[in-house]
Amino acid sequence: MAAQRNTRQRAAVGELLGRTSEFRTAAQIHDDLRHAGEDVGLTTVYRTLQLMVEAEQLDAIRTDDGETAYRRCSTGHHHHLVCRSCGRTVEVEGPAIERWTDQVAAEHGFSEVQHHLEIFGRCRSCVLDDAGSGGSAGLPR
Amino acid sequence: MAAQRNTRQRAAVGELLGRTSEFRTAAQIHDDLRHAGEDVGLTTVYRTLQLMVEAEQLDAIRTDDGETAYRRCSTGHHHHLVCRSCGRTVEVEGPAIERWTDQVAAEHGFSEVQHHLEIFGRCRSCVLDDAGSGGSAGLPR
DNA sequence: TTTGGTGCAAAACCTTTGCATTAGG
DNA sequence: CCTAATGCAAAGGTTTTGCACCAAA
Repeated sequence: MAAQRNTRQRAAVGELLGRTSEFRTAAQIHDDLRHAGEDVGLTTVYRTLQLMVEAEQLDAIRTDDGETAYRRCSTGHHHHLVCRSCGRTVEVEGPAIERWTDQVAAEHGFSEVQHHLEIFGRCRSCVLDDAGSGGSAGLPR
Repeated sequence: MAAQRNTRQRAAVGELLGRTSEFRTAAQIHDDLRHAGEDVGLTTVYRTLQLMVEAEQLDAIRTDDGETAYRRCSTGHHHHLVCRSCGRTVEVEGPAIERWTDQVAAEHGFSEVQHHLEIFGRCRSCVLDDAGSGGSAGLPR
């Protein structure tokens, strides 16, 4: 079976994402690496991110402006509560949800059940900030 | 101030989305209209959808494969239970989930809450069919 | 008549793919 | 060596934009 190789590029991407728990887009990661003196092709960034998502080392979400953002995923199953203004993310757990989805699926004869839940809203500070402007921070762009 | 005009195209898009509570992509809407004998340019579909989102008549979400899906603002919110083998979809409602997400969000100071939940599994018939093969129908692409 | 709306074609975007080249093991 | 991994350039898919024409009011 095919062995996976340790390359400078993969190490760089992995290390960068290991250092933060923020969502970053492929383009941002590519820039960050360049600024850090690590030259990694954008294509390689994309391919590395894909592998890491498949290996369940990263979570991926779609931002409102159509980019995919990646973040290292913390251990244990959880869901994301995301501020649609500033992108701030809170991880929430929901045993109730796990039970409910499994039960509903079983009722309909489904097995090998997985689910995906994201909650969007506006966090308190963004609501306050907007008291005097049509603010527009947005997820990482 | 600029007045807005009533056009055949906008009426068609509005009526189509008024009739269903499903999420539809711009391309799907464009197709639906064409099949219904209404000829509306894809560009116009996009522009109309944008206007309706701004007017808060539609909700927009990003699907995992990068398309934007639109749905008339939530009456009768429900979720999807999708078979990952054959793509069969069952709509399920979950007042419990609605309450839970709102509550969790509120606990963290989030408001204007929306959520997106999908449940994946394998339906009974696919499990049975696979008794003798490594089947692989895949989700509808 | 006035000017918002439409539709085509082209551009802009992000992401993926083909292929020759590099480099890890 | 062998072949996975890289990086460029080109292709892919969705959404947006420029512009001439059309039609609602």
